[in-house]
Formats: sequence, structure tokens, C-alpha cells
Amino acid sequence: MIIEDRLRDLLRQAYAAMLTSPEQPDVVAGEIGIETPNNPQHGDFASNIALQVGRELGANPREIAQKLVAGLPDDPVIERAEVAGPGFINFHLSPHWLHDALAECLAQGERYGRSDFGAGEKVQVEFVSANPVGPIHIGNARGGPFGDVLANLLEAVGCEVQREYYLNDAPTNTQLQIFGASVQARYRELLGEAVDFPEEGYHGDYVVELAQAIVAEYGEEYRDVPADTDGALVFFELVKDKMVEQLRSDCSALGIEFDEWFCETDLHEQGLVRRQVDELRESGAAYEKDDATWLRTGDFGDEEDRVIVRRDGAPTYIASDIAYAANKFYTRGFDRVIYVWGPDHFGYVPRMKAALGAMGIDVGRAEFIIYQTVRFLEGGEPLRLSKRRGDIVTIREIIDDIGRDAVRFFFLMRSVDAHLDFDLDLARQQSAENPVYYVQYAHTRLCGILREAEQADYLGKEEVDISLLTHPDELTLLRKLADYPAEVLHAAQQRAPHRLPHFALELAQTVHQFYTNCRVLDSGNPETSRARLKLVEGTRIVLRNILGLMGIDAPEKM
RNA sequence: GCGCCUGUAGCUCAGUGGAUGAGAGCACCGGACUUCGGAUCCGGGUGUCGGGGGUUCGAAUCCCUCCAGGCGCGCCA
Repeated sequence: MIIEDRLRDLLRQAYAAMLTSPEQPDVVAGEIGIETPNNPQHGDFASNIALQVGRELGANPREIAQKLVAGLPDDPVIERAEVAGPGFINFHLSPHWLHDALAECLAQGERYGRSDFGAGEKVQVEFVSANPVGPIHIGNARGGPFGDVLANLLEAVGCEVQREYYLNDAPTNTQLQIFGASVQARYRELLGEAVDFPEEGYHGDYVVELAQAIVAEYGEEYRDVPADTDGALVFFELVKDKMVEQLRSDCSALGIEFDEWFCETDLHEQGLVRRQVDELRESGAAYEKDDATWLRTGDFGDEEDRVIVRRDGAPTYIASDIAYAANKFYTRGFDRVIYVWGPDHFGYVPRMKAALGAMGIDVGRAEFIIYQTVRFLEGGEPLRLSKRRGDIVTIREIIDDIGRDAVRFFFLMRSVDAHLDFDLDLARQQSAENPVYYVQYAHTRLCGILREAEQADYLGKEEVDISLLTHPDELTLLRKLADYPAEVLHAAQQRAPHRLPHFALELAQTVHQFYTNCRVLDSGNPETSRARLKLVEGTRIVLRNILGLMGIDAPEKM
């Protein structure tokens, strides 16, 4: 049990004992606020419970706090509890709880920080899902590390997680048609024809390279393919496998491996899109107007109704997404589905929620996380990125430049709600002075101590007394280790992977301070050395665990 | 026009109801080690928390309003 819950439990008991009449409000233990005070003089933990219930009870918060403190059950972990300020209860704990936390960390090893809060909930995280029309680039990469680490966090708190990439490879996808037409145009150019490049076409050099590959393999075989939609799709089919392989390998380079690559085409080929549309018509959720089929999303919170089958008979993107959602929730039975989308999908959320509502799916089981724009700066100037214009900066280039760990760290550090300025000059310049190295170096240093200790056989067979750890820097470090499990839980609950790099930096800082001020290996003080080695071991576990959650290496040597 | 995100130190960003301390990294200045890796540590901050109003015992945090930047609003995805 983490310490906060232990304190909550004590407070709940004290509160129950304090109540004199049944109509007074009950307090749920989970809702009792426990926090770490900014000012260390205010104790190790503080609760504002008395201030919270004071209003409801119409009583003086300080008096309530006094009664609660008086009614606290005995617990050896509490050195003293006192009322402060307008009615805070400050807990000053015995350092034993920190030593207990270290013992628990050592016992649990790589499991330390994990919990069963998620209770086996079956969760799908769908992320990246970029169209197969080009490589992963700086604009659409952000969802990658975010989704991956969110999935790690949910796993860590006991959910059963699936990572999914939704591949929009259906022939009805207009983007694919334009892309295929672009390849075709380049192909014909290579064969010496004068062609009008599609107005909205993809201008990247990689499109030319794809066309060159077709020439190399098939020569002029595809010269007479008509320059229409069907023709464009012929060319898309020629390059599709390459595109998917590119996406897969780009994700892999980012350290992301999906459990499932789900093809939109399958939904169409299995007739699921048609079937869902028919079902919606039968239930009255969809209707015909202007030769198109409309979904009554307006009745479910969207601004207006939306077309799901176009006048030409082709289903729109949302029709596929309806079939896809049915597959997620009904066929595969996920309890919860998290969509991680780019900022361009923002306007799509209300209609997707409305569509779920029209399908009878509890909207509360779907979460939509929109990450904000990434601006790419070069020479201090923002660059507009467009796959179509071809001025893309691929994630490959960035990885080759500053390394995978740094790329992940940079993306993860910011909240998804915040716009992200990716300044490559700065990233390059900082790559030697990068925050990620600060964290990794802390791990490396600890490994160095452990290597040295092993050679000198410091631990021996003696019983180790970790209660010897009382130096301020030791206590600070112990506190950080003790805080780790709650940090993981909060990061998962708040869907806030960016908390991890921040916590890791704080932890690394306490490690470096400890390292500087507390000599571990000292043959003159074998008992202290042994206790400190236990602390080093525990700290190394936590560093490795948190870096693992972030998908970043924890090197033993650098 | 409507909707959403953002606005915190020179720069990039955490903190999103708590306390007479609003923090970190970078940058800049000055210090520290004969032993575990100096990719380290220590010291140096007069910030209108975008402006204004409100709610509250308490607001960077919640509400209203205004300003600024970004993004979205298709029978594209």
C-alpha cells in the first residue's frame, strides 16, 4: 500500500469516529486530499480534509482538524500530526517509512511502480495512423512516443493494453488517390512525357524515387494506364507495400512496435462498412437526402448531420470509422478505446462522439486525445510542413541527427496540450548537453558503483541495516524512490506521459547530489557502505524502470 | 464568424484550488574534487503567472470578459 493511501485510511477512521450524527456527510477515503507540502517545515505530507468538510459541516476547519488529529489511530509511521494554517493537518513521518519503501523497491525490482489499479481493463490505444502516403515526419510523429508511453503507463497500472495502427488504405480514400496520381505523374515524366502534375499532388522527392523504382522494375509496362482515379489506384497498389514497410520501419526506429496494423480495406472487403450503414438506416439514425446518406449526428451533440455515403455511392471516412468502432467495441470487445489524433482531426471529435452515440456505444468508453501542433524551427523561423509540397523533415533525419532517445525525450517532455517548438539547431546543440543524458548518466554512475562494489566484495554476507540511511541527501533520494509508484499512477490516470521525464530529471538530480555528498564505498565504514549500496541498488531499479516506461535506454556505460 | 489549445524568468517549458518560497532546464557570471565516471556538484532571479472583473478562508489554477498566437470548421482524411 502506498503511503498516501495509508494516511487516507487513518484519516477516514478518525473522521468516522468524529461523527456524532448519521446525517453528517460521509467521507470517501479515496477523495481525501493528501499532498506533499512545498515547504518542508509543513511536514512530509499534508491533508486539507478539514478545510474541505468544514464548509459542508458548517464548522470551523481548525476545530475539525483538531478533532481529527486527536482521533487518529496509532500508527508507528506517524511521528506527529499537527494542525496548521487555516486547518491543514501536517504529517511528520518517521524515516522508517522511507526505509520500508526502499525495502519494498528492492523486493519488487522491475515490478516496483506497477500496480493493479487498472484491474485488467482491456484498453486499446490507437495512435500515429498516418496515411500511407509518405514517411513519418516531424509533424505527425508526436503521437508516436506519446501513444507508446501512454500504453506503457496503462500496462504499468494493470490494464491489458493493445497498441494499434489504423492503416487508411481503402481505395475510397481521396488522399490515396491523389498520392497514386502523383506517383503516376512522376512515372510518366520519367518516361519522357509532359504531364500536368496533380494540383494537390505530393511533391516530395520520395515520390520521384518511388516512380524510379517502378521504371526500374517494370519499364514502360504501366505507360498506358489511364490518368484517372482507377489509374491512380493502380499506382498506389504498386507502391503500397513499400509505404507500409516505410511506416513500420519509421515507427520501429522510434522504438515503437504495434500489436496490430489494422487495414481499413478489411472493413470494406468484409462488408462491414455497408452493414453498419444499413443498420444505421434501419434504426433511423441515418437517412437519405440529396442522393446521399446522412447520419443524425446533430441529434447527438454534433453541430449538424454528416454525410456517410456520398452521392457517388462511396462511403466517407466516417462510415469507415463507424465500422471500425463497431469492430473495436463489439467484435474485439475493448472496454476502453483511446484515439490519439493530430490537431487536424480536432473538428472530427464531436462527430465521432455523435456517431458512437448513434450506434448506441457509451461515449464514456472512448477517449480522444488531440496533441497540439509541432512547429519546426530552423534559424529561428517556423517552417510550414506539408507532405504535399514536399518540404517535409522526416523523423529519420532527426533520429539520425540527435538519436532516438533524445527524440523521444524531447517529444515526451511537453504536455500534449502544449504546442511544441522543435528547434533542430537547439536539439543538435543540446545533444551533448541533453536532459536525457543527465538522466542516463545518473544511471551509469550508479552502475559504476555497483560494479566496483562487486569486485571489492563489499556486500559480503552481513545483514544490512538500511536504517543507517539518515543523511539529508540519502533521505531526499529515499523520498524520491518512495514517491515513484504514486507518480506512475498519476501519470497514467491523467494520461500525462510528460510527467515521467520531469520526474526522471528530478530523480537524476537527487542522485547526482547524493553521489557528490555521500561516499558509498568506504572500507573504513563497511556498515554505512552496505546500507548505501542498498540505496544505490534501489535507485538504479527506479531509474531503469522509469526509463523503461519512456522507452529510453538505461545504459550501464556511456 | 463559430469552436478548441496556448499565453508563467532572456529562451524552451513544468506547476491547473492550497500555506509568509511560483519552479526546472538552457543561456550568463562566480566557485568546488588527491579515492565510487566532472556528461557532476554549489552559489547567483525586482516574474504585472497576457489585461481586467468575479467566486473562495485561499486563485497561476475555477467562472466571465477582453487581447495575442496557433489549429480546426468538406459529399477530404
